Amino acid sequence: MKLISDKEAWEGQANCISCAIRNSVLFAGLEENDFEQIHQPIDMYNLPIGSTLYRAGDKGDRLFTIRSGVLKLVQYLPDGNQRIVRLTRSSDVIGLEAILGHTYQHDAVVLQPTQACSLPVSIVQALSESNPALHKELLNRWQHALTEADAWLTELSTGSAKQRVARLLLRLVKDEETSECDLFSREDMGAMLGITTETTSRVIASFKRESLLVETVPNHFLLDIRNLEHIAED
Amino acid sequence: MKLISDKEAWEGQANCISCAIRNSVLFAGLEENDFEQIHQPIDMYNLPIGSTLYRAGDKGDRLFTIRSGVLKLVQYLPDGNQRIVRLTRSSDVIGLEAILGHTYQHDAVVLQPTQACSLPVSIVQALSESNPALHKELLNRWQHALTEADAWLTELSTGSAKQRVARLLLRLVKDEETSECDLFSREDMGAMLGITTETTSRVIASFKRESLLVETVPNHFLLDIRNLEHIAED
DNA sequence: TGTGGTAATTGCGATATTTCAATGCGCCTG
DNA sequence: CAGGCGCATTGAAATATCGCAATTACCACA
Repeated sequence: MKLISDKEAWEGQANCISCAIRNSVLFAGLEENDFEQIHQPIDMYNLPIGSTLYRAGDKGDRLFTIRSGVLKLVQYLPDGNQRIVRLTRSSDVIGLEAILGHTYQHDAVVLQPTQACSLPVSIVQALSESNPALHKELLNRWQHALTEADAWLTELSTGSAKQRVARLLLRLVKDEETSECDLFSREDMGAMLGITTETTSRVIASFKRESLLVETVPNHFLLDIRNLEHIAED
Repeated sequence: MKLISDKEAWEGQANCISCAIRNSVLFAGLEENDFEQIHQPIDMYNLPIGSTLYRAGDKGDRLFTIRSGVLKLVQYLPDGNQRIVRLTRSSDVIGLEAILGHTYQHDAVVLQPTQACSLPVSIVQALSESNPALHKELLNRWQHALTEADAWLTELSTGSAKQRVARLLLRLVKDEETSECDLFSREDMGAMLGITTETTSRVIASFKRESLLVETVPNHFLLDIRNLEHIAED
């Protein structure tokens, strides 16, 4: 388990103005002169699989924009059981609670190699007061997280194991055209769905046998979207 | 099923400045002169049990501050199954998505007699741009909803039926001292926990037999908090 | 005081899921 | 190339939950 304090993770300082994904990012609405207000550096990190970006309870002093890769946000039950409550996608912002002075609410753990920018809270706070576009963008991010959380409750925590797995698979499809899809470990998928590792494995194995799921490259699948939707909705 | 367009629900126009719960409410940070900017009326409603404040998909033109009472926020699955994703408490704000121009994401249905104020989106938008305190309060409300959603995922959608019911009961305790608690219908509780009505009923009946739950007045209970916590965490 | 309606409870067989253990598979390392 | 490690898969028995039907409790109202 590596933390981002590892020097090797540090990639350099970001140049937001020339950022390749600038127009889909939190700072999309900023003007050139807004960036002049940023006196603290915005660091960029390359995070390997298994590393932890932050932990629940840590003092939240930074937000993170995810440029690429995937992280899981994890909460723990008193009995040690874990539940994954969200996945991030490219251009998501995580650690929003830091803006309000709260500690982080989850562990943020890397599932696929991730590139992230670290935004000091003070910068975001200052800019959001002077810049209505950023302010609105923040609200959008919050609402997006909330919509995701609600969807996980209704889609991924309701119904039979088969239904839940099917719904998760459909959510993981990258490209509707080709219906390609990368999966996570059975343990992680189980923690997203509130079912055990073994049940997850059995369901996926049975999907494979029924050709609802075809493994092309190791851990890379093609989905039978039509029929999975049928299972998901039944 | 009554909608709030029913005339009988309308209670009059609110006077925010003299509002009894003003300092716990969304407008807590506003000054006297801020209120002078409010030209549209803020209506107050008394909502009977079973009435619907808004429906998923409706055009969101108002937020609502809940002064007292309880509502459930409900989402539906394609198969018609319903899932309750949140409960409101006094001083909660619901319909926040309206600020962003979205339609409402849930059905909001009254479970206990409710008094609510209706805030036109345009007012909140205007004030939040000129008033940083309100702006921050909005963020707080959003974060609160998100924290709740995450807690429902980890606490109420994970573990055995007994654990879930126990955790729900502990959440419903009003007063830690007296451990008093009002319950909802078994059907609603099941929809909060992702289990069936019958299973919910069986678990509660068994809790009653074990005196973890004592019914004083009809539908009013005293909880054995210590032992319920034991069940919840085991 | 009966009567209808709604919600809660209970019984029971059918299913689904968990649990624990064993096995298999791919990959890395010495 | 053997051995070991981590993860996925599978088997089999134990449990938990569901689904449906029957029964009971409670309340409003005639």
